[in-house]
Amino acid sequence: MTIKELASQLGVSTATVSRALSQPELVAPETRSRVLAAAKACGYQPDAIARSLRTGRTQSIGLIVSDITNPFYATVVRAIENVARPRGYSVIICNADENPQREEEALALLASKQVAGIIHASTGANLRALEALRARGIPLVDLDRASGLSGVDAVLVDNALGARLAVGHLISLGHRRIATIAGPQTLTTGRERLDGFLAAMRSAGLPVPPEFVHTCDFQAESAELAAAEMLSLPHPPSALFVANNAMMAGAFAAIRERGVRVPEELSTVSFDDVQWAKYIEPPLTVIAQPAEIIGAMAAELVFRRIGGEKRPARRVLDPVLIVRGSTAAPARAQKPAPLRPASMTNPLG
Amino acid sequence: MTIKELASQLGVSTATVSRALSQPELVAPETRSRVLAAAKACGYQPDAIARSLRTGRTQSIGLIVSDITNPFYATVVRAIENVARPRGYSVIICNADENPQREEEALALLASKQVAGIIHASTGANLRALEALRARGIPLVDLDRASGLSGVDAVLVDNALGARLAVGHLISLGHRRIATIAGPQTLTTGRERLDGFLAAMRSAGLPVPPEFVHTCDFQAESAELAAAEMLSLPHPPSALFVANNAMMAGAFAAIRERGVRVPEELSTVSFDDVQWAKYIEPPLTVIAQPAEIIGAMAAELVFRRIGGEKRPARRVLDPVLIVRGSTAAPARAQKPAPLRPASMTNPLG
DNA sequence: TTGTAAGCGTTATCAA
DNA sequence: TTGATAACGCTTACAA
Repeated sequence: MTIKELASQLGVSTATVSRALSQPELVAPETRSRVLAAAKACGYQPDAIARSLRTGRTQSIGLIVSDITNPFYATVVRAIENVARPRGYSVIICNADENPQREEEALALLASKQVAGIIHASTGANLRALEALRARGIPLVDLDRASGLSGVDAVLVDNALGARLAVGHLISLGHRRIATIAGPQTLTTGRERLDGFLAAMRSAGLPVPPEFVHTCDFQAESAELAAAEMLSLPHPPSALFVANNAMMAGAFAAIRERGVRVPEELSTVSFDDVQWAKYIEPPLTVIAQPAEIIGAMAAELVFRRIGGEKRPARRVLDPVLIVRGSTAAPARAQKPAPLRPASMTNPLG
Repeated sequence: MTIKELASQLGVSTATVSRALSQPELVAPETRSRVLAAAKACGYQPDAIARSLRTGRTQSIGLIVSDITNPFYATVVRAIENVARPRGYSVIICNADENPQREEEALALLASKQVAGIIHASTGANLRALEALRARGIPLVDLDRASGLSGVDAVLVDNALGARLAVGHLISLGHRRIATIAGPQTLTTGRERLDGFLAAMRSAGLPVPPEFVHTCDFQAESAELAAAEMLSLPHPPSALFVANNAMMAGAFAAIRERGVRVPEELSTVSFDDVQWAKYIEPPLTVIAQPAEIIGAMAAELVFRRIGGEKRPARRVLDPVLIVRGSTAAPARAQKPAPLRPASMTNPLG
């Protein structure tokens, strides 16, 4: 059923039908109701493709995340869709898998689909492609990670704060030998969480030997290896800060495998709260990110831009520490890790 | 940059450019390479909207799941996108939230977007809307749940087998007082898992008193209540079969809350394996569904249809039992639940 | 091998 | 208040 068929069936022009549906106030009440009734009767729905071609606007937004299987992104996606749908927008989803090439393909795909806006968790690459999209006037929102494009909308998390909260908590429990499993240093999240960790350690006057820092890829496997290595150190850490949930799962596998008791022998704090975190034994102490709010805000921002707003907006949200059972005071009073003593600005007891 | 601009810039017709891009063999090698070079140089990408309007085909498929936050569906979505993207298709995702009205809206949205096919986990309602889509020639694939439409493609799981595996495992351990937290009886998955449970119990000659069957909504909260109620029964069950992962999380909360020891006082088997299941204390014994394969197959089926295949296909996959730590023999030899003895066809010791 | 031109289903402009 | 019509960007008969 096309608008033409409907129009001729009613004995009016297509223009009238179109108006009755999109600008009802411009058409006589009687005609209007006739048209609407007929449209409903035969289940007429305007072809969004044809409409988009004509208006130059499309009711879709694109969404690129690294991996929808990660509960953090799943929650974000859900929140975005919850905002988009009531506005009549659909969301096209792409997994980039932390792969710059897949990300570039996704960007191209979305551009060719003429999406009204793009929300993306950037790999940090593809700056040129992003610039091109912006030049075409497609609103862009950085989600969770800064793309590096300046003057772009962004919804981010204060990752350094998260790292500080984690380290602060561990130090307050008496830990001095604290290690970290960090994320990829190509991603702002990976960098900021590691930098935050190092800064917090430094400002507490605690040394961080190189073997206490493993840079992994935000996936479980590499983290499992890293954890295994650290646990078999002659002087292993008494506490571990893990930069995301997937890596925590991997680290946990290594911990279980070696029979290390948590928190008696090792305390852990990790980024991301997941549904099961509280049922793990021990329940995980985590740095929780407000995933739902992040998604909703990103969607709001993209629609603000679609609505014509010119000024970029940047939201930085605070993560929170949720203390559960995976952290406790170390078994014995601790000496710091053996490293040539750095300048200790604020040695804690 | 439109095809017109590109064409005039090259001094050829739009037809030539179009052909050079989509049917290169129809254009002279020299012209072809000139066109391709120019297209690349100015980053020309055909407008998918205009192309779709003209060809009547769109390179999008729609996907309706109940909740992308559920790891099972997240995995499915990912697998589908992995099949779709290499074929140049994008996927539009909709959460229906088990809400028939949201599902209907999603169906309408996808129809108006002229998607080339729809994969959906049906709520079981909206049969008329589905019929209408089919009448329009839009391929439909039932995912995980049968929609009730006959002759439609489907990728399902043998839920009754899953229930049988669960109950069989529990019975073989010596349990006789087995309860279940079931899913919504409007969904085929909810029904089949419950029916399978009841059938398995019946054929083992074990009675199932009504207070041992709670029908919930596949979400954590309701299951938490149900579990709490069952655990405070004067004669509580010694084993529990839970029909999905979200409800298992809820049940676990109730179990922890009341300090019930698993598996000493209560064994549990639940549907769906999730990444964290093995790190829970105790590690969860589960019925695992091949989520990745389900997604990939559903995508294959929809593309088969898009490719012109007329005959419907129906795939039913087998779930498997993964035994971990949440199941063990009951503490004491058991009497069956107190119920007027039904006809015991096959009483087990 | 290439060009001309129609047409996909809408909406928006202009005239009636 | 309504209708006729052009135009959105592309593909594809058909003609040259």
